[in-house]
Amino acid sequence: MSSITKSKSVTAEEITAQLSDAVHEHRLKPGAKLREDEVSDVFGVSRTVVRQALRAMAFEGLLAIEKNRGAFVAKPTLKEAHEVFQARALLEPSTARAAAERTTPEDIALLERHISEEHDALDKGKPGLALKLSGDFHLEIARIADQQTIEQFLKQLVSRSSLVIALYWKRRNALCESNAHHALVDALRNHNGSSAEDLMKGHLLDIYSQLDLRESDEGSTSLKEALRR
Amino acid sequence: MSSITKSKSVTAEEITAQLSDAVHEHRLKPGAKLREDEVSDVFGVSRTVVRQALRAMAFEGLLAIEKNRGAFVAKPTLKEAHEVFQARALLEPSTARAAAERTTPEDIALLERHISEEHDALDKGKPGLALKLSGDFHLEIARIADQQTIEQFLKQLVSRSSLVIALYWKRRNALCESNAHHALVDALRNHNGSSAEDLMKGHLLDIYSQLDLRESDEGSTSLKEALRR
DNA sequence: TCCTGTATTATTGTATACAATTATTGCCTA
DNA sequence: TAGGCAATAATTGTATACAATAATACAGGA
Repeated sequence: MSSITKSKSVTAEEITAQLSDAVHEHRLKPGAKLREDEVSDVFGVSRTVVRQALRAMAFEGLLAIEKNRGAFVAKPTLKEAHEVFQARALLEPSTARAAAERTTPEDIALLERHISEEHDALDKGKPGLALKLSGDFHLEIARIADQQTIEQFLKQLVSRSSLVIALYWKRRNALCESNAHHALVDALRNHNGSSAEDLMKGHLLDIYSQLDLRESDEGSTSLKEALRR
Repeated sequence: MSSITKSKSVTAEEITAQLSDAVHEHRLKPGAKLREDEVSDVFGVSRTVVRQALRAMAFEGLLAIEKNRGAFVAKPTLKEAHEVFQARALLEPSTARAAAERTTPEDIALLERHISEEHDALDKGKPGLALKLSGDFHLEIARIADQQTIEQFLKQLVSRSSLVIALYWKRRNALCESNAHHALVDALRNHNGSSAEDLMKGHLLDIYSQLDLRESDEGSTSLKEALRR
């Protein structure tokens, strides 16, 4: 929670945004607990508004709130991990196709700026930031498609993907996916919908295949935690 | 809010459920305001827990919370109405296909019970209840498919569909869709995935075509409300 | 030492008081 | 009478106090 800034009157939305960024960038890791008065101290507001923020994040699947125990950064199970990418496979390719018909030069500029920021982040040794930007890239495509409902779902799916990647990514220093994003931008620029759809499908499969989603003992659940439920 | 029962200690989830039912059954109509202390009086809890419930409903798209003004039953725009059914068209057919591979005799029994309850509700002149049951039928299929993530999204989409139907349904007394549901159950019983997929696709298109989604003055917004924004 | 039950502490859940904002009413004036 | 302004009321937003629950520490006995 280093780069969190406090100011005079912080809204619940700002807290949600800053904490969400921290989760996306893996500064807050799956399983981490967020105590209410700790967060309220950091942001200088009462627990009331902190609870709003935490509940909002729970709705997005970023946190799991356990009654009388508190809010924890979510730890998606293997099943949830599969489900997230199955849902993305249903939503994103056709959304990319729709986006291709509507992409403007300004959109292209924005997407390319996005990609270069992503590269910068990787160069500067900030893989968490790069991952967050990579997720935003996907959301940007839903925005271009002018599909707010799908964009909203996708926001949740991208959030959960970030947690899935934190838990199940095979090798830490993969140079991954920038090529796929470049190719997608090309397809969008040329208003080539079916190409965009195919590229997106392949891109998602590519990410999916880089995850280690074999059966295991469900991550690092401690004995104590296992016995609790 | 007639059939709402109060008991000694009501949780936010119960309030959410009861209010959601009221919205689904169109006892609470789009645009209706839910004042916090009114709801807290009805359920016998403090505003704190009521606000939890209202915010949860806002996340599902059932309510729109306007800052310093309160919570109102949502009024989906035409664009949102289109988006809801586009999203359903992406998610539900393939989910029905997946469900067909996993449907058990118990599932069939449950679904048939569902359909008969739906008929009962129609016979007894409770079209709102019938509509709610009809939505639950679709959720049940996602449950059978064992896709919790998609089920969660679908829950939101079905909720919003209920609002869309309240606002844009063409003729009030359509005898509608029970045949489609019967056909779907048959396909599921026979584990016929592609049939289930096709039937679902057609069923959604059928509902969609019975909506009056042409451009208009956005429904029955009052003059006062129209001037406010 | 290890287990168990109990006392203590820490943390979340709920209610309530107060502040800030918006809606309403009534009055005054043109 | 209509419009605007001010005062009042109604409603939501936030902070805080207290209650309920869970986690921890500790003591006693096998």
